[in-house]
Amino acid sequence: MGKSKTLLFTTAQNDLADLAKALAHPARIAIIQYLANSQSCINVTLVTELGLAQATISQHLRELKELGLVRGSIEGASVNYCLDLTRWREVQQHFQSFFEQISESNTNGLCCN
Amino acid sequence: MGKSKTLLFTTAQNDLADLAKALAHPARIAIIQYLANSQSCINVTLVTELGLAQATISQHLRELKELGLVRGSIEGASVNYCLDLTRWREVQQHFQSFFEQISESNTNGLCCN
DNA sequence: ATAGTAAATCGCAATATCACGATGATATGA
DNA sequence: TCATATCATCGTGATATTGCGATTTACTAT
Repeated sequence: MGKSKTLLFTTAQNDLADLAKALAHPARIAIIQYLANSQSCINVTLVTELGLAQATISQHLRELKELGLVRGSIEGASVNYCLDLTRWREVQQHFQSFFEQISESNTNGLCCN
Repeated sequence: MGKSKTLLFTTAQNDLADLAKALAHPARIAIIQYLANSQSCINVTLVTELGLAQATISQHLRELKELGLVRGSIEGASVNYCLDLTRWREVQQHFQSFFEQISESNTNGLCCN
């Protein structure tokens, strides 16, 4: 990407951007939704569910794990993945305060009609 | 990227991913916040505010405009940008229902301890 | 007209992302 | 032990993103 100039921005801005990046791919959205809906924490049934290669799913899971959104625990030969709900509440909070900042915007139709 | 396989996913999943992508860069977060906080709709004062080149800002603004998050109206030689608050309420709704889906998750600590 | 300012666009270089086959590590069951 | 199954990681090709200088377009003021 030609080096995103993270130094120009605040930590909060970079953090939110990183979280958004994690959600910036339909496969990751789908993985998260699948984990949210499945009773048991699911491993790579995701491969057959989503129609992507095992290596690809694994890579997406790693990104989600790196941000703490998903955890995995070894269960014999396989790995059980699940959402870290505590972390997700945090994340939701981040987004929420961002959105609030916008809705409290004083751009009251004063411009751009 | 090697062609993201959008066809495998639902429209809702792709849409949310696209919105997230728009927020997946600190410069765009900063632009949005600046627009939210400024009284008048601001043009590329953003260049001096953010410390990025004019071409770069213009490109980020275009991405935001393409998703309808930001509008610009020509004002003589310059352009006034502002947030489309109606659109933003929509966007917030998208994210909110995604987060609700997660918090209603039945992953009640049954796994991954 | 001419010069100056504001912004969009083009084209490039650097880097990041996505998808996947292949390989390797580990664990299970015969 | 040996075959099989589940994952993670590496390496690679294809594509996308960032950032910017240079150019172009449009308007303003002199």
